[in-house]
Amino acid sequence: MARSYVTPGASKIAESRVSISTRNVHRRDSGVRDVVSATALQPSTCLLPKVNRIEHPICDFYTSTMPAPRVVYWFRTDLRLHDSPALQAALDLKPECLYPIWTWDPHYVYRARVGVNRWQFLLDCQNDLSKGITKLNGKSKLFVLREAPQTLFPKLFRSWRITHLVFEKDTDAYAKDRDREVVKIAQEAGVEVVMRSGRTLWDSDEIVKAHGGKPTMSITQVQAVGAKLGPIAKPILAPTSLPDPGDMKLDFAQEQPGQVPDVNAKYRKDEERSYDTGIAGPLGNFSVPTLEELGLKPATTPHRGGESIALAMLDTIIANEDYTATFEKPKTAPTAFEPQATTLMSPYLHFGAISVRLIYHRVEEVIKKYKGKASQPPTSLTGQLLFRDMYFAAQAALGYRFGQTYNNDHCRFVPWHLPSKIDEKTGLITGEHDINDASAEEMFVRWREGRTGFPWIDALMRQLKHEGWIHHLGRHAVACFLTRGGCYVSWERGAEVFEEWLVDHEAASNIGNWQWLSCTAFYAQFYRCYSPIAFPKKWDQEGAFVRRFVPELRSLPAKYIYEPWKAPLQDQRAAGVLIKGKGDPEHQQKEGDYALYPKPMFDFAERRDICIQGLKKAYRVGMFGNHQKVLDGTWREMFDDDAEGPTKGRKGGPGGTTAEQQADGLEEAKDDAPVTPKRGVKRGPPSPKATVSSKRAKGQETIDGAFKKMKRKGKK
DNA sequence: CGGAGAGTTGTTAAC
DNA sequence: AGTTAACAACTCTCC
Repeated sequence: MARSYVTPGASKIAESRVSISTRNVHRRDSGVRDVVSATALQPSTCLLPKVNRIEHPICDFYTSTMPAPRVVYWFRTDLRLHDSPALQAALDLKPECLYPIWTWDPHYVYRARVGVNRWQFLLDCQNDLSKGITKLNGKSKLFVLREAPQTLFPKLFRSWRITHLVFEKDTDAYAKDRDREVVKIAQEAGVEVVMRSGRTLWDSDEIVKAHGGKPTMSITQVQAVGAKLGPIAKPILAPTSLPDPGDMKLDFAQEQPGQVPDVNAKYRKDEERSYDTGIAGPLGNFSVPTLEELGLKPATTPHRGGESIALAMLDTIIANEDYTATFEKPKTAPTAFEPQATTLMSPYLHFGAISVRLIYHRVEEVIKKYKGKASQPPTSLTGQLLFRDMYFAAQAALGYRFGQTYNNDHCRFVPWHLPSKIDEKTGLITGEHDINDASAEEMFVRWREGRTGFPWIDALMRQLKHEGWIHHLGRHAVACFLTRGGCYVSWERGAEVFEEWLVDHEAASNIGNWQWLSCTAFYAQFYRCYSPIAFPKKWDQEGAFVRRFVPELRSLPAKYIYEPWKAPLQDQRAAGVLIKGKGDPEHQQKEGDYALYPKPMFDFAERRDICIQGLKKAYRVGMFGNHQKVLDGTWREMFDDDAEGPTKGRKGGPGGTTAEQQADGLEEAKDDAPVTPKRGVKRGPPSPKATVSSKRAKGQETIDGAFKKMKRKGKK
């Protein structure tokens, strides 16, 4: 439930302020919030119940002698002015002054994986928001303060004589930790914190609470819990005016962060100067930083951020009523580009440049006109938003554990290649991985760089790297290929690459979808495996998408476009390309006049069979990330040597990592020598006899059976 | 016209 | 929001 944090030392004041917050909560929960202007609700008419004043006459004393609120509105994941419950709450305080600020958090600059395209999108959103603020008040804008909130706020509160800190609730694991710390700092400074949920359809914490404290693992669970919580709040109009900011003296020193480690160093061409020019930046005016200030290379994405672009895009989508009302995700082409087949609202949602509830209600209005002819969740547009809430609530319930297999009771344990290293003190993944198999590492790198030799996969990965966005089903294809449908590499590796490159990277959705595609959570039908040949053929017979993103293959006849290695040499020559090598960028990319495109890095059918056998085994073993054997490294006992992945021997490291070479390594080798083929030796497809058991893992049979029965029923 | 054979569509089961 | 093979049932083409 939305609530405000109050200063313990100011209980009388706190009481009156609690009622401010409670009033807002009632207004929201009763579903009659509707559109409220910034000044519509006057404190004198509806704020404090009369009884409060009679019983606590001292309140009047305090409220009349208290300085008028001086409010910091802290923008984070809500770079917009429309439909912001938190901004509304700030304005409801009727502040004397309002400082719209962004804190330039070194965690984001140096520690989180943020590629240059997402930087660009963020700066676009900030610039657009800043302009929007200035339109409402010529003296105001988005003031970017170059320091971590944890160290900045104590100084800022004092210097700017702040009484309130207001922000939208963030449910990401790191953000929760940061905000807990900031709330404590505010309490110590006597600053009241007002936090409002606004990022999702429903408050994710309330979803979790109403779901018995458990993560939501299916769309029907979200719908059931959502029904309990009541209707999705109607959007609030953007304010028509904003208070002035107060004085902004900086009579304190800036604390500069350490720049090491800088996980984004590879994107910088120059020195990173975010913090060198002081808290107010190079011009001393709290400007939105530039890519140059960050020392970053230019962005390559064609997608541009900002609330105004987002609202215009939404208008265009809604104007196409057929598209809006009959949208079915599985029927949108992942091969479509210019324009793409889906809405591309996701990056704007990520930065809060558009409100998810605005999209929801505008789509619902169109759907009403279509009566029975509109599409339904989960495939409809609103269904996509429900999935988003599902992942947010799952993350809210599990915290950091959601983002990893280790110690995650909702993530199935599979002995993937390249597992995450674990910090055994914190129980969290370190961001590094264990290269337990050189050939798996090579597969991973070739996948990441778009040179697997499968044009469909390579085209998608190149689009991802260059443009920062690919279609949802394209993400399915590359994610399945890296994990359970090809490379048998940990989903955590893929999630890291998406985190770095996607302009719409949303931790909750990214993690959730990687678990979905790797069949470790949310989804279990691992034999439903995307073919890098058959799947794109269904959508794009001519291969226009591949020709666009893999120009080496531009002139290849359509019949070879998804499997160029089958093209006779003379056809290859006629198309100006030779299919050979590994596409290693270290080596020449041309041979004479011919472009080079790599041979496929494996036989897909063979790898698919190996992966399915591996998943079958993992499902039969049935361990989750919190299993004692996963935690203590004895998980290997459960996997025989037929299983794909680092399963040799009896002992491993925690969470699927390779055990350090210790004395018992010798013993292991002895035990397994007679039956174990050498690691790295290419294996053929397993013979049916070699299969441990052909019995299908329980769950799967029933899920698929039930699905088919449902489908039949639906047809009748 | 009838029938062989090729080609298409739809269903199912299995991975 | 998977792929494939097998098979039945059907259409189409040709002689």
